[in-house]
Amino acid sequence: MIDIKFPDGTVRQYNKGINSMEIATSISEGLARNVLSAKFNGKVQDALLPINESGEIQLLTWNDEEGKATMWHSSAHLLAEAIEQLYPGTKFGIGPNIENGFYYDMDLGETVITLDDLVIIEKKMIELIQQKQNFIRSQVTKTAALEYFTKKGDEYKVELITDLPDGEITFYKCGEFTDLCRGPHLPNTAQIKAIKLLSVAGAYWRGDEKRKQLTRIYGITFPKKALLDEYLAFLEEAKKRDHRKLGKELELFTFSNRVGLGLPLWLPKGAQLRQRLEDYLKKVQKEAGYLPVITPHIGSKELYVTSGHYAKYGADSFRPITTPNEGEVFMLKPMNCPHHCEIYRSSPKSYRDLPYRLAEFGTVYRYEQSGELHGLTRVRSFTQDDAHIFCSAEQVKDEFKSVIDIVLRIFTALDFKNFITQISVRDPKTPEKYIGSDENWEKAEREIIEVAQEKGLEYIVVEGEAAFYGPKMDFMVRDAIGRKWQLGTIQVDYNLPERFDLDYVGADNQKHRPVMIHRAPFGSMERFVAVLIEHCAGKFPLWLTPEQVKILPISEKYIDYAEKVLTYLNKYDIRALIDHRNEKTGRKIRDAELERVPYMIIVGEDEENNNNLSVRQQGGVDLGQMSMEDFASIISKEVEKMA
RNA sequence: GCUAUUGUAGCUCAGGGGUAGAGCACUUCCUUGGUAAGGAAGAGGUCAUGAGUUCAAAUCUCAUCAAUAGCUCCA
Repeated sequence: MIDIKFPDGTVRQYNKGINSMEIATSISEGLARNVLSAKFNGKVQDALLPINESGEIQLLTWNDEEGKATMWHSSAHLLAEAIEQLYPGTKFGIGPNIENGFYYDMDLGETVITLDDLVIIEKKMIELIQQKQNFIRSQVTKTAALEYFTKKGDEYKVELITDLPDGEITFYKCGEFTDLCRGPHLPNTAQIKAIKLLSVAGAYWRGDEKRKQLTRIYGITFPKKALLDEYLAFLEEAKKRDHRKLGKELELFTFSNRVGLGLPLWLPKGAQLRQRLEDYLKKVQKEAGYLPVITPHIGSKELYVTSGHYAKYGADSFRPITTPNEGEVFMLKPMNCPHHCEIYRSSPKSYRDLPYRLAEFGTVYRYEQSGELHGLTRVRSFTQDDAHIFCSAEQVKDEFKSVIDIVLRIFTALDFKNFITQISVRDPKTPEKYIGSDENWEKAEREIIEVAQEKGLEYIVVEGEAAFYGPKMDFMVRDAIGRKWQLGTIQVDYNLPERFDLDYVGADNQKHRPVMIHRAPFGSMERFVAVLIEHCAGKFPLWLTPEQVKILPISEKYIDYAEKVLTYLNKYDIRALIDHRNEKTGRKIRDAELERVPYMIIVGEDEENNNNLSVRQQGGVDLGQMSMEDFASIISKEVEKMA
């Protein structure tokens, strides 16, 4: 007998060799139906794997992330099985579960899969589900595994196996399809009740753009049909929040091919919104001791050779600009830091001048690959809310912390709750990608991690994501569809001060090298606004929204009174407009709702006689009649609240 | 940049080898209204661009450009 301990602390005895599914059955049939896999002594495994020793068990269902992962991983196998039947001879790459579903990469030769084909593949998968196939686990030697896939002609699997360490290799067989796989898997395909293949795309084998591009099919499955419907409805809702769609509808920004790819044009309403964000940050920065500076949009090529940007990105930049007579070479500014270094150098600095904080809303230009451009989140011309803090080594941590405070203050003000703090460090395997000494890098990486701990931030550390001149702390936020975007960034840099030979005179009357902190709380105004739009679905906070109030006269007879109300509100800096159109009130309300105007004021005979207003809040809340004074004070208070 | 899909009116989309369609938006007129679409009339498009096939191309073919999804990249 073995002792099995459950998460609630109870212990039950079972015969040696029992599996998790049987354990579940011993508790209840209902539980057994829902078990997808199990965690035994901390390791996720098949529900049908025999258990031969005492230990702790957790039965995994759809409500556990690992349970979902098991279903999706098995679904990937099911997809491959369907593909193998429909397209014999297909070679398979990898087919993992992902955050929302799964994909499988495969080489279909000349065959092209279209969206129509996905429906056919789905049908085949449903057919296979109905056959109630078991996932059968087996262990083979590496030699036997290589032999199997060599014979099958699947060079991708052969490559994967070759890279595995010597020893036993696990196979899973589902129907006629056998795959190399660590598992775990579902006991049976019948546990999958709903399937949706979402998209088909190309993906480089092993993520290497020099290697062959395989066909990738994305899909998702559920243990209940209703859950699939729910998910599809969620995707539909997310589409409505897409900043590209809302940006057009709310007239915030546009693009024109006559101007160029990835070069955003801010429309009046979008520009207003952006300027309010900028003004807010300017105020915060003024309080925090930043000094505003302004630098040109181009800079001598030599400047970027000095900074190292030219060696790193020169080939991928917009082509340099050359003056007609002298033949001098300039680059479009891809970064503000070299310019700010030159500002630092413009006069001798003493330790008394530090920290020296230079801030600029600096527009930069980067040649992003055409396939990367995406609305406002990835563009070729964007404005960083950039600043560079030059400080002594002793000041780094305090400065870094106060920058974190600014980032968090902004995120709080805009209600960004679900952000991820990511610390990006070097990839030790590719030292050639970075400039500067190991010693400087280690110091900078250590300091960032210490600061994060001292500030009590929850963070993840990702190797290989550092900038070429230093490690960084990024604040990532998800868009409507769940894609992650980097917004705020803070970077510690010991390298550029050396390259630009920056110094200051210390209290000891000796020259010292300052440390630089690059930071941008919004990151880029373009990307930040994009994510903000998706976060609030176009319903901006009152202090930011371009149009706060729409005045709706019941009929043309009350336009004069509406004008009087407008004049009053303007005195309080309330942004209001009158809907002069010859339309019924219901229509004016509908259009104001679609424009996401936070407050609608309705004025007609009653209001004119009482010298007051009827107020409707966005979304249909009727606040009733009130005086102009009261209304102005409600608005002013709500606006002040955020500061 | 790569793979796939898409490109028809300002917007959302239907159609499809033989005279270009709808709804919304727009203009004018009627209507003067009470919390999410009042009524009528009108105007608006070389069907992304270029070539090819054809008696005839918006429709079929190819190329180019652009958008979308994903991959790769992201100072």
